Amino acid sequence: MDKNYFSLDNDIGFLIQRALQSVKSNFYEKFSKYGLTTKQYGVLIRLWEEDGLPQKELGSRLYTDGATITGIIDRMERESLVVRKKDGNDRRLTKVYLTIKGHKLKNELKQEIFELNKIILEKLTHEEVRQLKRLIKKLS
Amino acid sequence: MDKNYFSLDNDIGFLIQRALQSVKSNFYEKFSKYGLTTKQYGVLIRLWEEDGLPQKELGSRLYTDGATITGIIDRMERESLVVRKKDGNDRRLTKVYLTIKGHKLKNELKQEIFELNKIILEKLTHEEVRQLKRLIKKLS
DNA sequence: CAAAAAAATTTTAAGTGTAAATAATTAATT
DNA sequence: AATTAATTATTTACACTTAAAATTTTTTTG
Repeated sequence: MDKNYFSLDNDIGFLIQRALQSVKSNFYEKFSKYGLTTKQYGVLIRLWEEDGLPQKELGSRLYTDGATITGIIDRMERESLVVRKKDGNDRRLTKVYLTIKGHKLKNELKQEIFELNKIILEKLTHEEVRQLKRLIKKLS
Repeated sequence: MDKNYFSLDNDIGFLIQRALQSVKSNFYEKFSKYGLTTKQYGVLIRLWEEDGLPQKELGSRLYTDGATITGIIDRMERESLVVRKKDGNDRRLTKVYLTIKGHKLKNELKQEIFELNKIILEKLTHEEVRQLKRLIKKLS
């Protein structure tokens, strides 16, 4: 019964890392033609929910560090997906707004997302998906 | 029944990403004092299992791209954890060997790993851990 | 009110990830 | 045997991640 603490193939971190790699790779197969990264896609979703969020708040809602958000918004601004505007009342805040281009993507992407989810989750039953989501949330 | 395809908070990729972030953060709380990254820790485990693996093979066993391995071994060599040696028969191959320092870490880390696993998995029952591992493997 | 503390953003540095191009070596084929 | 093809490793370029330091703008507080 010599327990092997160094078994990578049954290590939860290692398994999660692999699963993420796989899910991301599915994403990029579908979304590379839009030039979007997974995180940029997250920014779009949050802004479709509520436009004009301050960067800090955007970061919180994506569980992403402020320094990371800076870079992501830089690149999305370069691609004309969003624009930055200083808040009038509190000039420490930089609010992020969708451009027309950023708005329009919402309808284009709807079908893609539907198909992506199908591809990723078809390996599991509905009940398994429900369980997996429940358990993985407990780790966070 | 207007299904919302853009719900990030129930998106499997988003959930996995968050869980990985959390697990990694647990890792770094324990392992930053050793100067090890998660991937470097993976390299060590693979070499403890079998020393002298070619870089390519090491990459395969860690599901990691050749270009990424090059950088990781560069940094581990700089830290004197491993050394590179060209294969005598096939000079395209670069084999990676543990140094004394790399060998010695094995015993030091045993207790840390045990505790890390406890911290990460204590949020779940044994049965839930088993289920989670089973389901997450199906996504890869 | 003026000085100190707090908050949001940016910058820098180091590690990791992928894709694409290059170099070196070995294998295969005509 | 000589050319072509395949394999391994490296490099480059770009995106993302974290931590720490620096900047700008409020807020707090003495």
